Amino acid sequence: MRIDDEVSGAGGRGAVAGNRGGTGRTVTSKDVARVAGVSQSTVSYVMSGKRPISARTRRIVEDAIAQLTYHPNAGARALASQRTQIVAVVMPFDVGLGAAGLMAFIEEITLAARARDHDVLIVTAEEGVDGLRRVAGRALCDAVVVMEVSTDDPRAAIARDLRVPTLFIGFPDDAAGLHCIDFDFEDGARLLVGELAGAARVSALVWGPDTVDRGLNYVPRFRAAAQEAAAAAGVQLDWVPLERDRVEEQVRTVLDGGGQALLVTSFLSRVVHAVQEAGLRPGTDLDLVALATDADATGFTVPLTAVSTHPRDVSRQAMSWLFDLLEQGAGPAGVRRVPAFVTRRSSVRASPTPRVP
Amino acid sequence: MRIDDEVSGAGGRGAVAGNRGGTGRTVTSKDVARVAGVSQSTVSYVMSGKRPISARTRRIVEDAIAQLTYHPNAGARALASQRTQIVAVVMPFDVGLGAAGLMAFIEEITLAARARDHDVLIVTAEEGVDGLRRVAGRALCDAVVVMEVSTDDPRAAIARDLRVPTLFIGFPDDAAGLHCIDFDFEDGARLLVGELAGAARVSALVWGPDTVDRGLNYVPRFRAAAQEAAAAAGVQLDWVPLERDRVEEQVRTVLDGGGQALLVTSFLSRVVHAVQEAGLRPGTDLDLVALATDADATGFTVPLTAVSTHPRDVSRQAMSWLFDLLEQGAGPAGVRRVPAFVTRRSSVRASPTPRVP
DNA sequence: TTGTACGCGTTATCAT
DNA sequence: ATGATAACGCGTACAA
Repeated sequence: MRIDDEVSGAGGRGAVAGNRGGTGRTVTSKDVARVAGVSQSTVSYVMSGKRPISARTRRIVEDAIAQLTYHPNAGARALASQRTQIVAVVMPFDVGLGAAGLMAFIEEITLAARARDHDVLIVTAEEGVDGLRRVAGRALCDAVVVMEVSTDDPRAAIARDLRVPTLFIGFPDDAAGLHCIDFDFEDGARLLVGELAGAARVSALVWGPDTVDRGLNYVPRFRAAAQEAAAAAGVQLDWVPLERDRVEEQVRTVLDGGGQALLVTSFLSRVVHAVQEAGLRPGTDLDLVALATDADATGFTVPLTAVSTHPRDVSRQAMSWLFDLLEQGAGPAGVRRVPAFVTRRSSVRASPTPRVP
Repeated sequence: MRIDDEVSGAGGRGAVAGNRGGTGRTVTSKDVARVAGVSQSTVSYVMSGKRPISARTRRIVEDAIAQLTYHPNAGARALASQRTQIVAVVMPFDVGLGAAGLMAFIEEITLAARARDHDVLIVTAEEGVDGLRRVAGRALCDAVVVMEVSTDDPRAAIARDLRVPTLFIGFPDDAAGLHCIDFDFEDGARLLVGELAGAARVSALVWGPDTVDRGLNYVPRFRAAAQEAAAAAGVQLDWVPLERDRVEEQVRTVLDGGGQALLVTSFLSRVVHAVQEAGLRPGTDLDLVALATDADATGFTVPLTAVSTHPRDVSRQAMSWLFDLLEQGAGPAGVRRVPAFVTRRSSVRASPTPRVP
């Protein structure tokens, strides 16, 4: 029933178990207190630093903690403190496409969370609104990040009533009262069109029905901005949604139609290959710019001028905001955009006309 | 201080909050009990079903639960029951390469977990052994899944002393006392070599230093089995570790050397393209088999005969085993292999010699 | 600077 | 079939 009052073996060694639950009782702060010869609350205060502790006491307690390899019990802590130290992340619906970018996202989120002693809980998009209600209702987490928000996302509505701060990656139509952040697709569109502003006509090879049907908010956002920028620059913009099974065919059609300036947001590698198959070389025979990660943009024989979506930047900023909310209490709601940048590589021939301010 | 004893508004409606923590106290089982006019413990038993409840009482309680949109508090539940209903998953080190397969893995794991009312917590590989100690020590989870195990994985050693069942995806050198599961790379190797058994010489274009240096256990496993199978079939096996920056060059060298039978495990798309660039067509001019997901194997103009790693199968089996451990107490340790299958497509010319039993 | 004591919301063991 | 009530392990107001 009791743990040795004295030092028992070398700290942390001595466990003999075999992969079982229940090897020699779990160590509690009370055990630490006993070994250290202080009260349980002192142990607690040593760990939290929420009260001044004499250097001597602190040392004794910390030694005891090390000796017993004490770890605070997450459940008990959550119950007492009303803090789980957990951030829930709601996944996108259709992974598989952007798996690489998504993993970067998750990595970054986990990193940011761990940096502040938080853990990350995965919630599938399939759980929908119930998922949100569940993790919030059960007090499984202190905050939620929702990825891949659609224009009419039902999760937006209920987020307003959640007991935990919720951060959306992407902008639903009605973002009032919500905290939303996303890559600045509008600015990205403007920049890309700007790179091709020398052309009379630009073909935008973009997200097809697959994406559009999911109501992903950035498609219309990107489109509107692109159209506007094209109009302002006096270039004609052809909007060509790429269909999974017809990409090569569509590219050929555009090329046959005399397409000299391509703006690509989807199926990049297939588009580039199709262009090359047609005997054309970006940067030599035509201009091609893309919305793509740096890795993707540089993965071809011709490095592409591109606006990168920098998934890591978005997640970093998202987490930074989230922890602000967590620490300072939910600040004012609003929409935040992560700036876009072009990297000029060699897939555009003419140096573009200077950007209009 | 108290919640309405009577029905208050339409169940679940009426919250007015704005994204804040603290909107109208959290609902507890005590509240449910009061509204239902029963004792708190009855509410608990209604939820757990661990004691017979009269139909009448059950209805009343369930109504109250619905009305108040009650959710049990995870922390309190974990504290009292010693069960967190959470499975921790330790990520691979270097994502980015197999991001797609990895996401499939995670999806499947999450699905399986949710099917049994568990959640999934992400742990980065970078946390190493401390990560394991932390999630187990803090009682953050009931079980752990460790992905991408290396031959001399330090996490294997400490897993034996963990208070929670731990499942390894992959086989460390010393698997004694551990629960390990993985795709049957040995059998996969045998099958692939078997498909090429007609050839006098087979070039194995395989994992390069990137992978080998990480001590991934399946590389030597695959190699040994492939060598053995080749020897038995009387074919010479050239082992060619692909280097990230020299893949195309290496493929050309092999082809120039008269390579007529290729066994590919890495950089598949680059290898296939290099072959095609050389004017050769798999299934017509040479034989090519691969270790690849079905999606990858069918992503080329010539569908490839391949052994699929079926990440989803592995994770499903892993989770099934894990929950067995969780429910029936840690069963006997051991190593489990998920069977390999070839899918014959059109990248091999001759129908292969029948497989030796 | 430190100790005492209560409460967090459940589960589960006694009773009845 | 149901109701009290004692843990569960920690945080923190209140005392000293």
